[in-house]
Parts: sequence; C-alpha cells; structure tokens
Amino acid sequence: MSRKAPVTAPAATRRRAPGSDETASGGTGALAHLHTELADWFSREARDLPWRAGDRTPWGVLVSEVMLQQTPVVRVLPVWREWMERWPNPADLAAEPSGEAVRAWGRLGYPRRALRLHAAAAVIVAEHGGELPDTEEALRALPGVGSYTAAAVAAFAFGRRATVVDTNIRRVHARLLGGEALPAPALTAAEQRRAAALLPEDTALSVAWNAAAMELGAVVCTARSPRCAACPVAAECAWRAAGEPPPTYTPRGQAWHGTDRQVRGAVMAVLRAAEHPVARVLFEAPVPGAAGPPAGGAVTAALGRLHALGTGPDQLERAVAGLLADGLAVEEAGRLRLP
DNA sequence: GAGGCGTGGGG
DNA sequence: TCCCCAAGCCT
Repeated sequence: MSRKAPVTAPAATRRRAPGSDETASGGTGALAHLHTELADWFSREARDLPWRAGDRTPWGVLVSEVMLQQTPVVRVLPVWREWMERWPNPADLAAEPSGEAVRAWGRLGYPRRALRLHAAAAVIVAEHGGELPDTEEALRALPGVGSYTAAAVAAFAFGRRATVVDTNIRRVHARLLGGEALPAPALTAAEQRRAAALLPEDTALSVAWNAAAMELGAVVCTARSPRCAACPVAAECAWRAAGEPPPTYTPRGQAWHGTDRQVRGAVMAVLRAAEHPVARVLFEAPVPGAAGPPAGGAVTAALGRLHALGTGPDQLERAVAGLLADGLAVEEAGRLRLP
C-alpha cells in the first residue's frame, strides 16, 4: 500500500477539503470526481439493453452475463431474448435436457457455457428454491460462475456493493490510472486491489461505478481505437497525459486453423442442426455412394463444412472424444447426438 | 498458471 | 485477406 495515489488527475483539479481523504469513501477528492463524472455519463449514455431494464430478473441478468463471456453484445441480444421467452425461470430450463440449452445456444461460441448454465439452473432449483442466491459467495459456487460473473450478478441484479473486474474495467483502469495502453495479459492481484480501492463506499454509487466503467470500456475506451473525444474523463486520463504510449507487449492470438477447437465447432454445428442422432461414420468423411443425405439440408451442409476442413481421422477422433468427455455430445449405437 | 475452449464482425 | 478480439471459466 505504499504506492502513490492511484488517481493522477491534473493538480489543478485536486481540491481537498479539510479533513477529506483520497480513499473510496467519497468526499471531494479527485476519486470522488471520477465517480460522479462516470456515473453521470452512464446515466446519460448507457445503451438500452434488455438485461438492464426495470423489469429485469436476476435469472435474466445471470443468463446475460454468461452469454456475454467472450461474446459481443450484438450477437447475444437475439439469443438472450429467445432464452428469456422460453425459459423465464431457472426451473424452466432445468426441466429440459441439457442438449436443448446447447441447441438454443446457437452460434454464440463456447457451448460449454450453455451446459454450465443448465447445470446452474439445476443447482438453483435444488439448493436455492428456484431463486438466484444474492451473495457473491453463493453465486460463485454455481457452475460457470467465476469471480467476475458472481460480482456482476451481485451488483447488477441485486444492487450489492461488489468489486467487478472484467476486461473492460481492467482496460479503463490501466489507461485512466495506470497510464498504460493495455492491462497485463492476465489479471493480477495488484489490479484487483486497485479495483477494490476505487470502488465507492456508497452502495448505489458503487453499482453505477461498476456499470459505468464497463460501459466506458465497451463503447469508448475500446481496445483497438479508443474514442477519446467522447470520453467524459479524458482530461483525467493518465495514458493520454503520458502521450498515449503503445502497449508494452504484443498479445498472442489464439491458434485456430487446424486446431481441435475448429473441428469441435464443426462437429457441434452438425449436432445442433440434426434433429436425430447422426451416424458417427458420417463425420469421418463424405460417403461417395451413400443412398442419400442422412437428414435435412442443414445437416448435410454442416457435414460438408466439417469435411471441408480435411481433418484427419485421428484428430476427428480426438475432437469427438473431447466433446463426449465434456458432455456436449452423447454416443449411442454408433450415433452422435446432443445430450 | 498456462492452455484449452467457438464464433463472427471489424480494422 | 488476415488478425485481433468480445461482460471468462475451468483444469
């Protein structure tokens, strides 16, 4: 805790009333200024998202948070609406086979999230009477709910004071306070401490602060080309003050072409398209003299996309084994289907 | 702690 | 075109 004050606002804006401090407890310091600036900006500019609406439910917030893990808002929106219409409560989802969740997940990516959401619904029904628990600790115990999602649901669904740290907030803090272009590749303890120290003491303000920092990172303080002209706190930004230095490291892109992940995705696309189990041999390679397509055109097309990858039999075997192990697929009598 | 895990849009 | 990356989680 011997680091310099995290807020590096221009000296002219530092006005410390007698007896005030520079902690997150509020007051008239530079940090309190940031709190109000961002909260005001959020109240004016926040996107009108359904999981933020007045009629939102904790379940809807949880579903949105899980869907938004590594998936952009624009792609989540239609799927989230379908889920809420079909499964307005955890019990509604828990009553269906997990494969239905996977199918309804569509192409959001990382389908294990759908499986975990289904499992979370079952836990909510079995252990919490069908209602979302309202503490970070209990939320954190749900499948697929990590520290970020637990804090986000606690804050945005239940109005609790929680330290929310996602990639947007990390980037905003790194620039605004750290003077760096990007946060570290992985979340550090120092970042978590900084985020906790920045959180307003006032509960309502803390919720607004979390939401505002996330929103700022999502629509203004973006990773690629930040729109600093639209930033309400650009004047206090340490990164700008430092002359916008470039990142000190080059992010490593994820391999994709030729990976198991690519094959898994293509196999899952077949299973989602299929209303009936699909013979495993059909995944291996095109069947030249086959009597006909195994099912509708969508399945044939998905199989064609899988075959176009030119995957070797060993890798396909490995990919399918992985899907079976993850519970994303079930094999019976030589045929594959969703669970 | 590093790596695995989908998908599609935008620079 | 290619490459990054988008409200992470789990092992």
